Amino acid sequence: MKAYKIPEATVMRLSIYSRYLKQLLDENVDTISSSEIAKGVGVSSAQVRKDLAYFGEFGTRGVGYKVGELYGHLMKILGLDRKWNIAIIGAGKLGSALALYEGFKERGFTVQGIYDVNAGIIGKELSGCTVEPLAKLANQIKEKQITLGVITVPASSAQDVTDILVKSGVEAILNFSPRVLKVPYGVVLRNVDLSVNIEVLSFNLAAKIQ
Amino acid sequence: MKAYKIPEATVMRLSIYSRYLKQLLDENVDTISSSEIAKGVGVSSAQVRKDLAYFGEFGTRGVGYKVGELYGHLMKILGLDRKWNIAIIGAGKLGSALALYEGFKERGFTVQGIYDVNAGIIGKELSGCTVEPLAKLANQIKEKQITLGVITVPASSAQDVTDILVKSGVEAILNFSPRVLKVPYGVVLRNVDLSVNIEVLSFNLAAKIQ
DNA sequence: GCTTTTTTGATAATTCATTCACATAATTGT
DNA sequence: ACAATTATGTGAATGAATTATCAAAAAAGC
Repeated sequence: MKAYKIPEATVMRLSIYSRYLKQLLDENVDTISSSEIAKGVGVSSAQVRKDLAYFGEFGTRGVGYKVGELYGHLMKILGLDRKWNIAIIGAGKLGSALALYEGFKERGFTVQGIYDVNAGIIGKELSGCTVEPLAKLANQIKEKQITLGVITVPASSAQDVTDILVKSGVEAILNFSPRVLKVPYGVVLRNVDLSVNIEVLSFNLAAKIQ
Repeated sequence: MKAYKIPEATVMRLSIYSRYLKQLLDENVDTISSSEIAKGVGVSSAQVRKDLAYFGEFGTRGVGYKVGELYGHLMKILGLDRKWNIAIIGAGKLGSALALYEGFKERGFTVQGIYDVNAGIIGKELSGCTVEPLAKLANQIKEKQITLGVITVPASSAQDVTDILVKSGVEAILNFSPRVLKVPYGVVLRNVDLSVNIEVLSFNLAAKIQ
C-alpha cells in the first residue's frame, strides 16, 4: 500500500529499524516480530507495522519478518543500496569529526572532499582527504559527482556556501549551522541544531526543578 | 495561559526564536512582530504566537514584542538564565568537537569534565579541561555538581556510562550514541542521531530520483 | 483435518499539532 | 475625538500522527 506523503518521523524510524536489523543480522537472527523490533528500538509494535505499511507488505502473518529480507527492503527504501558522494564544507572541529565519523562510511556515504577558507587548516589530512580551499568546491562537486553537501561553517557564511553548493548541482544539504537557509525548490535541506538539543534538555530540567 | 504539557516541537522553536532575538538584540532592534520573527526563522506567525501563548502574554496588540523583554522571557523559560555544569563522556572526535563547541559556552553550558577509557587520550587538554579516566566520573559528578551528561562513546558502552551517570545523580542526558538507553523515571533523556539525519536526506534523494 | 495460537495488515478512534479567522487592544493620523 | 491601521491572543477548524482494535492468514498442536 504505497502512499504519497511519508511522515518524516517514519523515515527517521526506518533508519533506526534498519540499524537494529543489521545488528540482528550480524547475530544470525533469522526471523523477528514487530513487537520485538519495537522493544529493541523503543517504540510501539503498531508503530513499526504502520511505518512499514507505507511501503508494502514485508511480513508473514503469524510469523513475523525475515531479518535479512526486511533489512534489504529498508536499505532500498532509504536509498542506502547505493553509494553517495558527500562534501563537507567547514573543516573546524565539527567538520573534522564528521569527516572521520565511521557511521557515514558504514552506510555508504563517502567523503569526497573537505573544504575550508582557513589557510591554517587547508592541506591537512582527514581520513584520506586533504582539506581543500573553498574556491575549489564548485569544480570538484562536478568532477567528483558530489550530490550531498554537509555544512559545518559558521552561520555568517552558511548561505554563501549553500549558494555555491546549489549552483554546482548538489541535490541535498545537511546543515549544521544555526541559520535558516534558502534553497530553491527541488533541493533537499535538513537542519541539525546541536544547541537546540541541549536547550530542550535545559528546558526539561528547569521545568522539573520548579 | 499556562498549559501543562508543552509540545517538544514548541520547545525546539523557542530555542530558535531566542537565538534569533539575541541576534536582533545585538543589532539594537527594539521591537518585532510575530510575523517578522516567523520570517526570520522560517515558520508561520500563528505558530510563533501559539508557541508563546503556552507561557503567557508577552506582546502588545498593534505593536509587537519588545526584543529584549521577549528574549529575557524565553531564556528564563528555557532554563538558560543560569549556568549548567556538563560532563562529556567519550573524548573521541565528536566528544572533542562538542567540548570545544562555542555554542554551548555562549548559552551557559560549562564543560566541567571530559572522560574516556582510552589511555592515549587521557591527559589531553581540551578547552581548559583535561581528559580524565572514566573511573573518576562518578566522584567528579558530585564534586563538580554536574547535572547534565553528554554521551559520545560507542554504542557498546553507552548503557554502562548511562548507569554511572544516573547512579551519580545526573538529571539529564544527551545521547549521541546509536543505542536505545534505559534511564529511570525522572531522568531526562534526549537522543541525537547523526546517521539518521543523513539517511533522511538519502531517502528524499532516492525518492526524488525515482 | 480441525482448533488454537500467533502475528500481520488495515481500519477506526484518538490524541496531538498546526493553521485559520477574528475579536480585542494599542497606536497613528486627521 | 474618531476613524483607520496594525498586530496580538485565542477558540475553532483542520490536518497529521499515533494508538487501539480486530479480521485474516499462517503455523503449530492434537
